[in-house]
Parts: sequence; structure tokens; C-alpha cells
Amino acid sequence: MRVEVLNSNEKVELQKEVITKVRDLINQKNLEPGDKLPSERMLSEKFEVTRSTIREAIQKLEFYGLLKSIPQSGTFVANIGVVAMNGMINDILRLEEPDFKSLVETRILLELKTARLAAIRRTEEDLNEIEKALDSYATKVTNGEDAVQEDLLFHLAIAKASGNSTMNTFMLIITPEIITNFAKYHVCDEAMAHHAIEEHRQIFEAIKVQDAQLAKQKMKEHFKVLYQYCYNI
Amino acid sequence: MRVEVLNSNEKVELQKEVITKVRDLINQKNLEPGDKLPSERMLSEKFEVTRSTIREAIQKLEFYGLLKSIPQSGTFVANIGVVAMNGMINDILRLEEPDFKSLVETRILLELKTARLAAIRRTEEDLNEIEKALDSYATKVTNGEDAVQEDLLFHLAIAKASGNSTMNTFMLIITPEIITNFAKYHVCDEAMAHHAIEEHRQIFEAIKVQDAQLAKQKMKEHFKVLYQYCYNI
DNA sequence: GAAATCTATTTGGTTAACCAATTATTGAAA
DNA sequence: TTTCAATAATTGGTTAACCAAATAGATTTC
Repeated sequence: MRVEVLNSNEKVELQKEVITKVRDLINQKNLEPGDKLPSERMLSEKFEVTRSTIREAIQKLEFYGLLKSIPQSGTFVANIGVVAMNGMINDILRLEEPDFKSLVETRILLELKTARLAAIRRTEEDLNEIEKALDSYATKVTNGEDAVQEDLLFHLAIAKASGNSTMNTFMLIITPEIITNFAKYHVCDEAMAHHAIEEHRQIFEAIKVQDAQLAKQKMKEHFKVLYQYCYNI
Repeated sequence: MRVEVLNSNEKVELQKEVITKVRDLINQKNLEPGDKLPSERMLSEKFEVTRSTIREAIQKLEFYGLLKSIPQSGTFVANIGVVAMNGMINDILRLEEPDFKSLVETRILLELKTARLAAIRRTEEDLNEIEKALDSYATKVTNGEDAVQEDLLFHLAIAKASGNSTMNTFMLIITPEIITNFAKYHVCDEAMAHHAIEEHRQIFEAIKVQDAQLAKQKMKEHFKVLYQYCYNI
């Protein structure tokens, strides 16, 4: 059993090795959907890594829906055949850390859609929460304070009102990373904040009167600067 | 320390309780970005749960970019203020399991975009892989075999060619769930598979000649049935 | 009094032992 | 031979002890 001290990168690489070996094992043994993997202890011995490394690798493949662990029973291949299993594991292994441009591009895509959907589906309660977030943002900006957080919450309130839990989750995943990177790259401009109040209000109004196309249009204008950063550079 | 046997649901609920208490603690102590949380052992004692429960809750908040654990040092509040922290934690607590409709809606959104982007950005290698996936699919279908996996890999190859790692990741997350649910709801039709070959080929051709608008259009046609399922029901 | 060195404590992470549920095996009964 | 209860072995999950790095505190040195 490998017993070294590993830093963060080495740990990631080791996990990738283990995932590769799990893939090869599934191929070699021709495991079909529902078949059982060898026990964690056996894998740990076979791959010469600690059991917790095996567990973490399994949990990652479980996150992507490829494996399913059942307590006191075993780890099973999900309802996905050998071909798809191979393709997906290879994709997962190759996945790079998301770059800022990719995050922004995805954010814009999601937000144009959530704005449209929110206009169609928003409840009265949704509307109240969006308006509350809008007011908090406006107050902070007019007081000359930093309002990045309130900005974020306005957009998340719209995502919630979209009634699409998947998009809502995705927005929650990428938004903090965007904020962190914003600070890093200084993409945002203080002077823009005042203008953004009006843009937010227009988006809100469009959602209020349930004009989906207008909501999308106003959101697009709101992202104009970001959009250019993404596509013209 | 609470020492009961918990089933899966109770475990989720317990974790939500812990996350709520972490939120309250951050509020009560007015922890700002960069501030240190009490140690896992102290939280474990304070909240009367085992340390691993604390660790799992922290890991979840770390996944959403709200906390950052540093070995031998402590767990720190990420670069996000109290207001955003509260809003995001509340959103995370309220997040429902994604329903099928929400998954499909998001998949269509992502795929129309990845098709467009792939047409613009695909390399020759991307193109080869997409074509290989296309051929595998066509072969299987003409042989009368089930080709769900090959179908999946064709779409994932396009996602990879889009050059957007975030969208690629999101596609990898939702695709297996979609497949599983497809089988459950019997949305897919065997007879459609033959027609889908031609649709796939048209999408491929559009990406090949780098006609972004056409690629999106062909992808939209490909999703026509799914689209109707989503919006007209 | 300040700087530097040593020591003790605290930290998140890791691991080996443990747990209860499950599964496999055994063997007795019919 | 078949059935079924009893038992042993195996399983993923959990936990308490342990680890090395980081930090804080005490002590020494100048």
C-alpha cells in the first residue's frame, strides 16, 4: 500500500490513476449495468492504494452517475453500458479546470434562459423576493458601497423564479467562482454600478409583466460588456 | 454526541441542520471573508454531531465555493460577504432534487449552445471524434441494436468540441440522469432511432462546414419531440 | 526590549479498527 | 434431494485514534 505524503496535485493525479484502473477493470471483466464491482478492500489491495483513495474515486464516479454504492452490499455499475461508461470516464479524466471565459459564457447562457423562464413562471412570492433583492442592491449602490453580493442575490433570485432546479443548481455552482474571478481580473467597473441599477429594474419590470422576450433582451443588454469580453477577445 | 443509526433521508436532513447552524454561527459571530471558523472538533461538540457529519457539511459548502479548508490550519469563509453567504446557503438548503423536465429543459439549452460553439471552434481532431461517434451510432441502429450509449457519446463529443469546459462538465452531470429517466418514462421511441441517424449526420455536417446557425437549427430539429414534451405539457 | 529558538498545542487530514446489515455457507431436518 | 434455519464471512459506512504541518506560547539569547 502506497504510504507517502501527498500534496493536492498528487492527490488528484492518484485519483485519476485509480479511476483509470476502475475503467480498465470494468472493461477487462466486461461488467454490465447492475454488475458488482470488487469490494473496496480488494480494490485497495489490487491497486495498491489506501481504501479511502478508492472510496473517493468511487464517490466521484457516483457523482457522475456511473456507479452506485449500496451499504453492506457493494458498489454496482449504474444503468449504463460498457461503451458509454468508457466514453464518460475518459471525458471525466480529461476535464480541465473551468477557465473564466468558459464560466462567463455559461453564465450568460443560463441567465438569458432563466430570465425568460422567470418571466413566464414567476409566482407573486418570487416577484417579491426579486424586488427585495433589487432594492437592497439599489440602496447599497446609491450609498456608494460595494454591492457585489446584492448583485449576485438579484440574479440568483431570478434563477430561483425560473422554476428550473437544474439551472438553479448550476447558477449556484458557477456564481461564486465568477465573483472571485471578477475581483481577480478587475472586469467590473465601479462606475457601471449606477447604470446597472436601471438595468436591473428593467429586467425586473419585464419579469413582472411576464414579457419573456423583453426579460431576455434586457438581461442581454445587462451582460453586454461581459458578452463582448467573451466573444470579441 | 448523537449516536443513532441514520438512513439516507435522515442523514440529508441532519446535514441540512448542520449547514443551518453554520450559517447562524457565521451571522452571530459576524464572520467576514477570510475569517476562520471554529475547528471541526469544536463544531462537532457545539452542534452535538459527529465530526464526520461536520466535515461533510463543510465539504458541501466548499463545493459551492462558500468555505475553504486549509490543512493543519482551519476552515475559512470564502471571499463572499455575510449577505451573499446567507442568500446562497438558503438557496442551497432549499434546492430540490432535479425533476426530469428541468433536466431535459437544461439539456436542450446546453446542446443548442454547444452545437453552435462546436461549429465555430471544433478542431480537426474534434471532428474526427464526432464522426467516429456518429458512425458507431449508425452501425448499431442499422443492425437493429440498442444505441442509447452511442447516441449519448455523439452528443458528448459535440460538447467536448464546444471548447467550453463548464458546459462540458454540466453535460456530463445531467446526461446519465437523463438516460436513466428515459428508460423509466419510455420517452424514446425505437422507430425514431433510424430517423435520428439522418439528424445526427446533418448536425455533424453543419459542424464540419462550420455553419454555427445551421448546427443549432439541426440540433433544435433533433430535439423537437423532447422540446414539445417540455413546453407543451 | 527585541529577535530567535524551542516546545506544546491545535489544526484538517488519514487510517485502522469497528459496526450493523447483508450475503454466503453450512448442515440439520424433512 | 430439497428446504430452511443457524452461523460465518463480507460489505460499505462510521468512528476514534493517530499524523504531520501549522500555529501559539514560552524560553533563551543578544
